[in-house]
Amino acid sequence: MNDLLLPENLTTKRLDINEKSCQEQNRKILAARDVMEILSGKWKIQILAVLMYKGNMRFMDLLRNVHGIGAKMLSKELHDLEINQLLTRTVLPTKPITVDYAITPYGKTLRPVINTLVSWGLTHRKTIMQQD
Amino acid sequence: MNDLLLPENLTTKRLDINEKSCQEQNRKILAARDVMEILSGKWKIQILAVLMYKGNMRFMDLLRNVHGIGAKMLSKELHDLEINQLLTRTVLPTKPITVDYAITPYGKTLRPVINTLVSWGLTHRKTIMQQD
DNA sequence: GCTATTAGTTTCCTCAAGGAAACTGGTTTC
DNA sequence: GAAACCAGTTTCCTTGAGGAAACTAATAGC
Repeated sequence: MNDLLLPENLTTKRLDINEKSCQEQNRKILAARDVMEILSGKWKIQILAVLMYKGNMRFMDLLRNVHGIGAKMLSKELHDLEINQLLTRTVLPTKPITVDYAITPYGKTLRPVINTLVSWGLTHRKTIMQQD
Repeated sequence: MNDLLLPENLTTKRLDINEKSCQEQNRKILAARDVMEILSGKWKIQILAVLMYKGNMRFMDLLRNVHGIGAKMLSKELHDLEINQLLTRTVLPTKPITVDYAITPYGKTLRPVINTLVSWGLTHRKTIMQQD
């Protein structure tokens, strides 16, 4: 019938020789996007780092320890992190009510991530300082 | 003269017993902030991951490989990354001009950071999928 | 001369991030 | 009953992140 069909189909597109490894790369790139969706922004990593390095804290403690953050932002970010099951919010029956924020076991799996981030950051500071 | 001055000064503030470790914690928290300033946002990590996992690329290649990004954003993000010395921009004297983007040796020190991020992201996907 | 490709830039737009300050509501202390 | 502390919420505002589409400029092939 139509013998022109075949050659044209074969020449238009170059086949991906290494499709399997390409899929794996794409999965990694997607994973990178996922993490940044959860951790991106000015405050989340800082809040996690404070809780991770200084231990559980109440709302007012966090407000004082996460330098520069305001009550509204803190409230919102804590909520986000709670939804992503990275920390828990526990209301304590104290005289003036207090709320304890703590990193969950799942949140603690972020420790290596934060640590790698932090150690790169510490080196980066030095690198930049030396140049200027 | 005024013997009321001393007692009041001594009782107002509690001293920080462990000031040295506290300073170190604060340095870490600052470092975390630094890194996020450089890598935060929707695209930077994705661009770095693409270049890291797929190798050098030209502008148009990146436009096709970083899914969803537009020319303006790509241009701006590449510029930012170049300023932070994480990648280089090389104009090649080809017929229609091409520009090669490559991760610098310094940018390559981000590899462990990206890898940790990615491996947490991959696990996170599984964790979330299982629940819903 | 028309179209295509590369590497952007420019313009105009929207929506979300983030911030300051005032306010709520309950409790304790003086 | 006034002041203070905790844990927020609400309101109003500004800035910046990000996006779509059109445009520039150079070159090559048809």
